[in-house]
Amino acid sequence: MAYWLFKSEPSTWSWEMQKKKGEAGQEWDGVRNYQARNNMRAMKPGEKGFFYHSQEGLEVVGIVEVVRPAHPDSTTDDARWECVDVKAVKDMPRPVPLTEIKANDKLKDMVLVVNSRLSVQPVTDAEWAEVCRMGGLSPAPK
DNA sequence: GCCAACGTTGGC
DNA sequence: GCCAACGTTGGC
Repeated sequence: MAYWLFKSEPSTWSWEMQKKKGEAGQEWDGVRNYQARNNMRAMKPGEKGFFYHSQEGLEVVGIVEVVRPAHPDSTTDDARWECVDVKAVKDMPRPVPLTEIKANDKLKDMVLVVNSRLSVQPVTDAEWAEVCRMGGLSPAPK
């Protein structure tokens, strides 16, 4: 099972909004970047990811699960763009701020640190465990 | 609000 | 196929 990180500006799509969708989940639409799209194509239902607030907050606020594999993005007719659906699983007991991620040597190679502009990112098993630990979630959810 | 970093576009 | 110009993202 692979792990991921989804980035969203709370003014556009916040963790609160995601949680209101409940079990049904929500299409992660609007991605217009090939790398991010390719990451979504690689996702399988059941895989988990962090939900990160960019622009405001700048912290990992919760955990989501992929509930539907990649399919055409309903917000465009352009067949190049696909997305998955995700549902909220749980809050981080303690949100993990970017400043702490950057300060943690174990996380120095995280895509969030190395390529902050990529909106859908892979997360390694070790990074997943460490960020969960920092957020008060241990053992890390599988 | 600024600006660096990055991705995309389009002329050649 | 290269690369300059441009637009967008996101941390500060």
